[in-house]
Amino acid sequence: MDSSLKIYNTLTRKKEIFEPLHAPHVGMYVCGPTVYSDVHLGNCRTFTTFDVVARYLRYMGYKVRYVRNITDVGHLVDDVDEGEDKIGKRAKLENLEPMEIVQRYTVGFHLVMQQLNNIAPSIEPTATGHIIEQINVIEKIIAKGYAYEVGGSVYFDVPAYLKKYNYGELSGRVIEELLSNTRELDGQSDKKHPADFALWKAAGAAHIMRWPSPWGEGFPGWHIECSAMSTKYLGKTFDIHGGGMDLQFPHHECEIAQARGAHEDAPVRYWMHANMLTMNGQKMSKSLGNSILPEELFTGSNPLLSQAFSPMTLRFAFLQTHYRSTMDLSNEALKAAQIGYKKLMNGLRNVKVLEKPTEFVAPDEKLIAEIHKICDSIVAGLHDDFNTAIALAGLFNLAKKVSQFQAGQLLTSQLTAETFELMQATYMNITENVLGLCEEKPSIGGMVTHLLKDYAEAKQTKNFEKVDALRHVAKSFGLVFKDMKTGIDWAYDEV
RNA sequence: GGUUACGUGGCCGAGAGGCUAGGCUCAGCUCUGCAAAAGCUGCUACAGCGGUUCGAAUCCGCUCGUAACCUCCA
Repeated sequence: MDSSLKIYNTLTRKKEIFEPLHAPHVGMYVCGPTVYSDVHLGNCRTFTTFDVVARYLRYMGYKVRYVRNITDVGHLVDDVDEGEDKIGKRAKLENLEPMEIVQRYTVGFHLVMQQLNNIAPSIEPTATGHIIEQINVIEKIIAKGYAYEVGGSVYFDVPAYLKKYNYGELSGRVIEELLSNTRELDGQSDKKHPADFALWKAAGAAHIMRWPSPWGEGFPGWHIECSAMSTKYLGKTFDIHGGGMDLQFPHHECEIAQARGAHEDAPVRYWMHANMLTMNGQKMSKSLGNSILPEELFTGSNPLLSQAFSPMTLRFAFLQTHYRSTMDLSNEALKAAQIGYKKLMNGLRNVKVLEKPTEFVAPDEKLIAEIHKICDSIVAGLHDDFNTAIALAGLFNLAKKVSQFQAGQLLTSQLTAETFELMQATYMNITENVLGLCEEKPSIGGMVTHLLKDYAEAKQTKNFEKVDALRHVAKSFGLVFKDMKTGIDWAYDEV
């Protein structure tokens, strides 16, 4: 197993060589969505990022347990003290049972993940399914003296924690600075200290989602579910924890505090944060109301878009930007991505049908070296903190070679068997298995062969009227014909 | 206000002290019944101003601009 994979660790602000705690096993936890409304594209970007991380680790030979939670309770709506959670609020608005909301948006979320070709996590635990585990963690934290109960709510005691640990180690915040900037909450809070955060909240009379606990009826705080579930499925310390950049503080900082408060050990070895997706230069988020839903993008039913863009086009667009950079979404960028994606798929089709020569008669050292260099650059890119942009650049370079082979501008017999296989395997494996980019097949399916045959015949007999008609038909299915010296084939229309 | 990032060619977007990223667009060429596809060629940049260095887009400082976090968010 190649151990030179480097991961940028938010904790140390450096790229570090990845060494799993219990190789060949890797434990990875990613903060999943809150299912009180549709996933938006920003969520999709983050989950796609970690999908590629999981895929690449598996490609490297690791056995990955990928845990991504579903938050179906607990995120407070406005002020901490309003004591109402998001799921509950939305339920009342729509006159639905909370779990009905949860169900609807969970199903919707899964559909989008499938459309984007994200592999389902190994375990997808829900917060409501782990109330007991959460209560257990809270009890441990109280027993260690890092939490206190007030009127049926339990708060994490940040000042007590600070005596032994560094609250702020992940986000780089210092507590003094935090305090001077914490907004006053109208003195309504039960908290002893403004930086303290809720582990358990007492439920008011009107609160729908509620569970019995040692402190009375209530519901878990925002951060505790991830601590409880990651510990349960991955252990007290595990390898990778991922999430959006916006979760770094306070969510992930709190997770560290909760874990250390409960069992002292640092919970995570490598913290990874995916950067934000912006729309018109602004973060796309539910609360700002400037988010485009995946479905709107796939159907083109959003005023900010001139047309529909397929799930794979979106995935390609995501991967063209490194995950730690912000990405500004625009109609133009998507259009460019669509063409690029189809070009990559045409290359994929070409490389799959490329026949391995029976003899390699005229090895061209320069060409062979070039192909090896490209393949190396792809792996090097992915090894360098999952740089999918570099990997894609390499794949395009490879695609160029492949079309030259296909069009007879270069001959595969100029290679060696090893190079030929490397080229083919690299293109296919990286594109499909690691980057998760697959063909979006045309709706005519098996008819393509017939169409192609007719076209070839018409060309042969110089029946140009028929040729043009067939071209027209193909175009209507998003395909074009290619006339090469070596033969006739079809390709995805890159429009 | 505090903190942290970022500012790359017509557009998107990698890289990060010397070595062509890549995609899209545009112009031209080869090929072609015409096209398309493919290939080739051209346009070739690092916000501004200083500094460090033999050498800076890359390091340092300042200025301007943008964003994120500090409050629910992926």
